[in-house]
Amino acid sequence: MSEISKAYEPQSVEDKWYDFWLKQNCFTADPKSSKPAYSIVIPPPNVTGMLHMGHVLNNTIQDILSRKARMDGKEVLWLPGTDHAGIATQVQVEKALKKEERKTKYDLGREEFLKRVWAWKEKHGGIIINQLKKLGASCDWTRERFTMDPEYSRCVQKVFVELYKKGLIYRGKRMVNWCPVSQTALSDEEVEMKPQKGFMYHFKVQVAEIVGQASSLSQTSGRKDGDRLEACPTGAEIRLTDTWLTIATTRPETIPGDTAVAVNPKDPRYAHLIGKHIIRPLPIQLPPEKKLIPIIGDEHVDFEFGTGVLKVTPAHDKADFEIGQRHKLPVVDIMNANGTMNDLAGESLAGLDRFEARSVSVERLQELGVMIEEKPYENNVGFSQRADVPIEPRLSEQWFLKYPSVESSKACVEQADTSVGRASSRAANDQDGSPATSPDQKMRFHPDRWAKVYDHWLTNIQDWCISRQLWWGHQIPVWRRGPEWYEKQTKETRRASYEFLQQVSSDKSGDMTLKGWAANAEMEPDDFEFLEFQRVEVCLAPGKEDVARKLEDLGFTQDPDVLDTWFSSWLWPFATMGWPETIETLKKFYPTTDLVTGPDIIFFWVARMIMAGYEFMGEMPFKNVYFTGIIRDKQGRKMSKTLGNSPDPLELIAKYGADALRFGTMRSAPLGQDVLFDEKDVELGRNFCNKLWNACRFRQMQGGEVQGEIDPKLLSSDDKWILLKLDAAIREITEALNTYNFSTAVQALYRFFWSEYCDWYVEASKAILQSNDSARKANTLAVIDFVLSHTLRLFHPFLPFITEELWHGMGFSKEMPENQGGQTIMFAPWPKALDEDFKNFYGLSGQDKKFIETRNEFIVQGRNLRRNANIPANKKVKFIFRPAGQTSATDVEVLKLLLNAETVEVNPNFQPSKNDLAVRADLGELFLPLEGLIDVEAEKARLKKEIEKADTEISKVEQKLANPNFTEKVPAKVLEEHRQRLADWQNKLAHAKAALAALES
RNA sequence: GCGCGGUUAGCUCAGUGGUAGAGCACUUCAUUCACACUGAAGGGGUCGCAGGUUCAAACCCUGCACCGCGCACCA
Repeated sequence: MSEISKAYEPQSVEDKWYDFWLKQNCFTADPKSSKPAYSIVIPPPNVTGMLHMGHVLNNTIQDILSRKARMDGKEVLWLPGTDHAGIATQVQVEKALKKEERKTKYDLGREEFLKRVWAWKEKHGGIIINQLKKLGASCDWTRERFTMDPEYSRCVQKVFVELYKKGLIYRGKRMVNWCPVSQTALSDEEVEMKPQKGFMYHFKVQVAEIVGQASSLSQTSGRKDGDRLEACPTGAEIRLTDTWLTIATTRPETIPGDTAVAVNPKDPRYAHLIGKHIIRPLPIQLPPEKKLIPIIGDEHVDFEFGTGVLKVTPAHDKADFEIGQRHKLPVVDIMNANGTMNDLAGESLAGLDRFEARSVSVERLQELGVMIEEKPYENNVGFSQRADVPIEPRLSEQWFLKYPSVESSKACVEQADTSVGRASSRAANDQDGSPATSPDQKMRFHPDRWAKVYDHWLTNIQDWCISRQLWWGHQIPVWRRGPEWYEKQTKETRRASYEFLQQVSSDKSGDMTLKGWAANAEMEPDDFEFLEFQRVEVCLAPGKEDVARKLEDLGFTQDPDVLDTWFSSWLWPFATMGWPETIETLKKFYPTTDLVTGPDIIFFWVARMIMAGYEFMGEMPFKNVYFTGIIRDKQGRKMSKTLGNSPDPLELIAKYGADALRFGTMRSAPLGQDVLFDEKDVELGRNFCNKLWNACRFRQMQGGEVQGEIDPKLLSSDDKWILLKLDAAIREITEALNTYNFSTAVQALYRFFWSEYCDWYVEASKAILQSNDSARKANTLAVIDFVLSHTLRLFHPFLPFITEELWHGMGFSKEMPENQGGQTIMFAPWPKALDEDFKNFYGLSGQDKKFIETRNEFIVQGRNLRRNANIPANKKVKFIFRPAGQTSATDVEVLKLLLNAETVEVNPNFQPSKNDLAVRADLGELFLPLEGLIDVEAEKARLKKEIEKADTEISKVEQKLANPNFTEKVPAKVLEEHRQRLADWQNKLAHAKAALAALES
């Protein structure tokens, strides 16, 4: 660092060191290492995503943890990678395709479209990885994984096969959350409830009776979905009554799909109508006998709500579907997959979007004269999280997973109310701050309140809809054949098919699982020969491509659906480590130590990973989960593209440097709270780096090599004070990191370095550095070197680039063994707090601390004198010091420097004249002779204020001490503190009064 | 409806029973001094409200208000 620039220029430093670290393989984890393991798996960003502030927060924390662990002597694996992000990526490519070629995915076909997605991934997939590198992320890039890597895909498939075999994965016709824009089913977690303003429509329907063969009406269960509803059997007659029912609904467009009207059987108003019918008003064109639907009784109906009469639309409402199941109602689906109405909705609605259909339905009801009122109404509607449109409950065939290992997953997380309190940290039973591990150790969430949220979710989970009607993703490894196949076969081909399937079913490896159904009943494999199945499916493990081909020859086709992206992400902690094919990495690094993620994916990802961990590894996937806050703008709004309030981290890095961005982000990210991001914080980070830079530059300008030995005999009080402050800072920062209190750690660093070291210590040390005493000078430099070399290490996890640059530039690297800081600060040992031996050897005691604190207070008062006398900061003045006791020449020199005095004359017998300003403290008295040009009134005012303050404090303390209840009950220590405080204030009062009297005399 | 979090200086937040704090912002002063990406000094708060426990409450308890979030949800 011979020619060190005046200001720190991160741009010239960051890439250099990142390349250096990569070339030296500093980030590469060695599973054969004898060091204790520390591991984190990255929450994989979307492969084609761009770095945003959430990533910055999240990955900075992981980098801090990783770098700290390396300095603690751990073998660190921070495993990076990306997620294929099914819907998001597919939508991106579809959009580009439309824009550039005006084509849809159907124009290309599945195979060609997937080629395009892969090409897109190749082109954009590296972007976010490079952005993470810019940030300084010390990931082991040799192990970068992607959720659609061949090995990873095999892992997903293997897991599917296992769960299928156990019967936990099954296909079923269910009501699912359908996104009409993405045209796929979604899991419950992907649905977001939003309040929506709309109307509650009240319309009336006429009750009808059937004369004749009414009993045959209940035989509707045999209908197939979509059959035209014909409630009135031929030959029977409909007789309209005088009774009308009023129905309340928010979705009149679904009337054509209504197959019953339900009332509560206990509702005295309507119970007697159960069994009668009504005539559905829509579709208008249909004759009344085709719109006759029954009035049923169901406990689900709340008679307080609406009119107490519920229209039942089994095809378009989850609750209605269940009612339909109970009463064997037909299910009439009146919509297409894209959310438009189909022919069953009637001529006037068919082809319309569901929301257009709503207003048209309202018009029709008005025309019919049955609309009674339209009340503005707000209700919660489920929205597709991705497409931001209301989801449509839809009956469809999907794959579901019954969650495995739920009980162990519930039991393994330390619950908030049973933990020992906030101090319980990973350091609780481990002195050096490493995570405690024992077989029965529980997983901890930080902050622990998330454990309750997790537990609640796990208690109420429903089966997970894992199939998606997309192309980009892991295709479901099941080959299926329907009953239609048989009709076209000869006896011989059936025989061949049977024989092959028998081979498959007798497979003992578990790689092939066969299931067959006939007449809607699952069959035992032995029965296959005798029955014609309606459906057969075969689930295949990886490596069975030959079987798949053969099955395809036999009329089977692979299920076209792909798996929910989270069905691959939930395996991330072990699939990335090579499971099940290689175990070396797993053995060393699984379970991982920490997981750092946002609470918004606690259900999507964290909970599911825990279940997968237990199910497939028999063990928790991580020991600690740190939940970051959500990054918001400074007004507290979520960051979003549309608001334009989401800064580009890369721009911030270019402007301020990566260290500055990291520092600023961490400083404002308290444990478990949302982070209000303000560019000012990054600016502060930049300023801080510059301060650090210049503090080192100052040391360099003093010349000389790194000073190793500190001579205890030559230490000044300031030296001892800063060593004690360093000790406190090491303790505070280490503890803060052990408890994941990153912002506390950053603030402690800031305070220690800027206020304590730069503002006080360096300024005071100039008294010696500017003297001619070369021995003491060298000793001071030794203290500075000691403090700086510790400081750089304390800073390294937060500010990796500048600390590396300075570590080498200052020559500290030369003082360390090659693999412990010699090569890079990354592996320099984390500073240890000063122990008793050290403190005894160097004579560090509380007395030194107290002395400097008092001295500094004295200096502040002295500066205050100048200020009150309106003496400009650049004007040097004479002070006279009347010491209360012994004083050294150095102390006086420091006073002179810090007061910016021309001289400080030491005169034990000084007699002030009446206009001299003075401050008095334990150290002695300081006089500022004024020689006329002063603002006596300002000083008087200040003293009066001080007297007032002292009086208030004194009376407060006196009052307490006068209370026998207080003096008798309070601990001795507190009592002593109060007495001391009283004495201090009385002392101050006396000083101030004397000064005032002097001015007034 | 149930649950969680929050309410402290103009702003953002620390502060788990014993003297109310930090950073930013603000006011004033200082540029050949390692650093103006700087230094020095200063002003600014009945700790959301009401009760209770205690010698002592920002802190513990109860209730309330407001803000935010999650879960559930009736058409």
